[in-house]
Amino acid sequence: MLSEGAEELLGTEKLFAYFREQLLSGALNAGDRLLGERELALRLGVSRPVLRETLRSLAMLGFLDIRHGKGAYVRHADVSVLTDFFTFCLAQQPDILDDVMEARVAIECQAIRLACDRASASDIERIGGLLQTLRETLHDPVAGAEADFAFHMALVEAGRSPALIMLYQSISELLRRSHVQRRRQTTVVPGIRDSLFEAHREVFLSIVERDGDAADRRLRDHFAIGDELRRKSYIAAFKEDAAFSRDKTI
Amino acid sequence: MLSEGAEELLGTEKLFAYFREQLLSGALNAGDRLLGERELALRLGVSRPVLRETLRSLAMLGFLDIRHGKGAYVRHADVSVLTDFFTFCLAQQPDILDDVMEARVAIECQAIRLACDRASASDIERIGGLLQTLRETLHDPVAGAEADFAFHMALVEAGRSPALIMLYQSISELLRRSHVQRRRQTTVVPGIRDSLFEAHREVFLSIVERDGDAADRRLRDHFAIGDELRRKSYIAAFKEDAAFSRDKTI
DNA sequence: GCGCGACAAGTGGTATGACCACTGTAAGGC
DNA sequence: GCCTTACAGTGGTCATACCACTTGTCGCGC
Repeated sequence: MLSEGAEELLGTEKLFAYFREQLLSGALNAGDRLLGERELALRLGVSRPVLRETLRSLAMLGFLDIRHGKGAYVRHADVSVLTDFFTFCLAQQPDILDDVMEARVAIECQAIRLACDRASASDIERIGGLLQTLRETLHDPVAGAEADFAFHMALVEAGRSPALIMLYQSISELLRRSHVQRRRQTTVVPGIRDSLFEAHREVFLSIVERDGDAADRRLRDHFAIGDELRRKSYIAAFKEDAAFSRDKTI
Repeated sequence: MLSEGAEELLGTEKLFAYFREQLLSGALNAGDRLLGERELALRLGVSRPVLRETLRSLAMLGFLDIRHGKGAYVRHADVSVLTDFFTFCLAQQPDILDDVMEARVAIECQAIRLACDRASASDIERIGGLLQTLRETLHDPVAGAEADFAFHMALVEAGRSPALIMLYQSISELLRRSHVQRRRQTTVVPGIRDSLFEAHREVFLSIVERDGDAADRRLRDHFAIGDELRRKSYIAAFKEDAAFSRDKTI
């Protein structure tokens, strides 16, 4: 039940700045319930529509949870809005995917270094289990991609850096998609499956040995090989498409 | 002059989903001008306040540029909203700064590897110039911190990865603050200044030699030393505070 | 007395119409 | 011909009324 004082405010911009200040200063904390829209608008000296525009915007950014019939509650912003944001950005700039991959390498290689210092026994056990799952699903594009993704996610989480985890999650949707897509292309190539598992296994062993430099290097090599494969797949796909696309314009 | 069809829509949620779809599908492109609020509300079958709530939210996310008296224009979302977002997140979780530092290491080390491949002659020249500036401002906490920040920013930009640049910018505000704060503590320590410059110089040389591994290693060492100094500064600051804080409770 | 259902109060959600403020342009006066 | 002014279009704000959902309570029936 908060938000009062600070009269003499006009306009949605200033209203937004007001809430920004309230949040930054700690006057509003997660879990607090705001006054009703009518009374809040009255106290802040604005009309209800203007207040609502601000509240909706804050809700869209994830800082408010507005529930019909109950009220508006302050909450910690989670990463989902970042996921949405990146999805939008991707749509506006489709060639961003290679870039995101580079960011992914950055995050994961740093996280794995941290993981070599910080990973608990249960972290390592968990990663080992996911490695096993990965081995068992090598034949299945969808399940294999999921296992691959889960393995790498577990690596990052073992680094125990909330910031890195947050960044990784924010691009996770894009990664997930590309994982599936990539796996569809690579599973058919003979010999790839074994080397793919072997690469993950080596990365895992580096963590077990708590050798950050080696883990970084092996992970980086793994990605480099993946990029190379992907590049070849693109070329192959393009050659196939060239034959197919004679009748259907794209 | 876009946005028509798609009748039978109700509610701000669906309205938002509608615009989301329009943006993702490419029906709305950067630079397009939306219809007036009145007509647009009419065509979409919603009231003007509801439409406005959605438009304001989109504007807050950076996907619309609404100008009084002119209209609403679609635009590419830039990174500024991410900066704001992280600022809010930081306020809700103040102890995140060390984490952000770890993310910073991740981004920069990856970027410098890319920079060793991709940096143009002018990139290197620019970084060299900033290195010179850094040398000349070692004595000044504020200008020195600015130069330090500019140097590292230039490194990341030389990597020519939009995604990494974006992530780096999104945490740049936090970095900038901590740069100033850190420099205030380290400039007074004798001997630090020379080694600080020397570390930056070595990193720069690695780029000139286009040796990604070396650049990564040296940059990582630089950060590790910085962390160590920061840690010592904390301890020293804490000891001072202990004397001060006898009368004022914190 | 206990339980279930209907009503009522409070809340967010939506709609309407009006008016204000800003912008660009076209018509009018000099 | 140029400057000034008026107007039309646009976003910005406001007040009011009503709808929909949630919750708690009161009262009826068992």
